[in-house]
Amino acid sequence: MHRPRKEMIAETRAKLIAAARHAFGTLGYAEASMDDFTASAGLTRGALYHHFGDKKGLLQAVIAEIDAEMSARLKVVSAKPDNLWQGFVDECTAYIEMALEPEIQRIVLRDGPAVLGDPSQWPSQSTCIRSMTESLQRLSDGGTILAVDPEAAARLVSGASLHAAQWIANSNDPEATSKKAVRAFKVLLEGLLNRTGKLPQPDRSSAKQPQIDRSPA
Amino acid sequence: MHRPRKEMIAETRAKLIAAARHAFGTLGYAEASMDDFTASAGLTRGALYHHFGDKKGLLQAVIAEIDAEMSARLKVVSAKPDNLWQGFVDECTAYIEMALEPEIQRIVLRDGPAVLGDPSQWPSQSTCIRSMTESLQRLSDGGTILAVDPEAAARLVSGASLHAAQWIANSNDPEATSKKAVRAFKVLLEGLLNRTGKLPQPDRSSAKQPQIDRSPA
DNA sequence: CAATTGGCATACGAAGCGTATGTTAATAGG
DNA sequence: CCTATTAACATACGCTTCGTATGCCAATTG
Repeated sequence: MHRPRKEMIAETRAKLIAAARHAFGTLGYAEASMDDFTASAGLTRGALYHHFGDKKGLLQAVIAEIDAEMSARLKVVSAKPDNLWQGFVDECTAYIEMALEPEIQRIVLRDGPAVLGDPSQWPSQSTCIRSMTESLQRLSDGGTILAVDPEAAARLVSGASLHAAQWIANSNDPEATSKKAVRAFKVLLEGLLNRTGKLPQPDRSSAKQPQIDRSPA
Repeated sequence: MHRPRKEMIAETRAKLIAAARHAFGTLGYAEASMDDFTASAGLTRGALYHHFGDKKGLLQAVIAEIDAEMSARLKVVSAKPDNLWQGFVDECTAYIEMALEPEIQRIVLRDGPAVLGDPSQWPSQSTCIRSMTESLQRLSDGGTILAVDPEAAARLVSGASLHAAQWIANSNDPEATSKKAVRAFKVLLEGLLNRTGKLPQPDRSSAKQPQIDRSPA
């Protein structure tokens, strides 16, 4: 039998990642002792160094896992509505909501950049950005939004989303803060919209113009 | 004489902050050895612990210093043009440019949040946000922009700026990237603009409408 | 002028990380 | 079927670093 062997190894990797993910998420990267969380997985640092090289390597693996999950969730959300613009707005909203989760905030948004450098350079992070970039590219092709570089817009939007999320998560009244943030966020996003009235190409299904919400609250 | 004594102490503090600022900026917080950079200032860790309590305390002091400088620079920039909207756009641009500086990026944007927690909570960071919030409040009062929560907008805009800056700083062709980012950034900002055509209240000096740049590049 | 306080250095202990070195079990080759 | 090699871990060690406890000197204060 060849499988049990391979499976044990994969399980060891998975256990290490799971234990590290929990420790990083609750204690933070710097405060998480390798001895402690490898022990909690029934292993030692020997296994860790064998599979991941060092502590940073393990963090990379953890982030890659989380990022893959985020990416998958975003894809589902953005594909749901048949209006492209609505799908994009939903995607952004989902992005904010994910960034509210403590584990994501701590590992991906705070410790990750500090330890691994700017996320722009991560092989994984690009998946999320790429997803949003593609959405914007389609909107641009369809004439729904103005002619801007899709990746640039995607990065600006994600940056705004992330800061909004952190602001909300740390505010005294997350509910009220969230409302203010989302309102302002939608207004900002509408800056991207093509307001000439003519749609060079129809939308995915219905060619109806995106709804612009100009209500003061 | 009382002064020499006080001055020596202040100088010690300043030397520690300067040495730490350099070490944090070049090596990063985690890799900066307290023994090393205190020695480079002709001191020991004894002085450090006496004045700042611990390593985090020193980081706080360093960030407070940098943040004060940033805030001062932003105030100057935003006050220069007599068109409020232009002042705001200039302020945002200056924000991006500052975030391009390696020392600010490393200490304030990456290590700071990881070690001290979310910047929203820092007593210092609020000065930069507050400055931008006030700019937006004036624009809102003047009817130049739509009715959105000024702080919410400020945080979104600063978030977008920071990510734009990091993207630019780490790109292969910062020049080209910068152009794309700024173009997209301005488009986004124009989402804030009140496009009804009526200005409820005049601007600071001239009541002329802000220039909207719709050129494709 | 004595006493005390503040500013800083030195010395010590504890933890954590990385590496070097085993040890066992599975695969590969003859 | 037997051996040799390699992969998957565990153990042991040294080095660095941080925080604290202690000590010393100068300056202020009464």
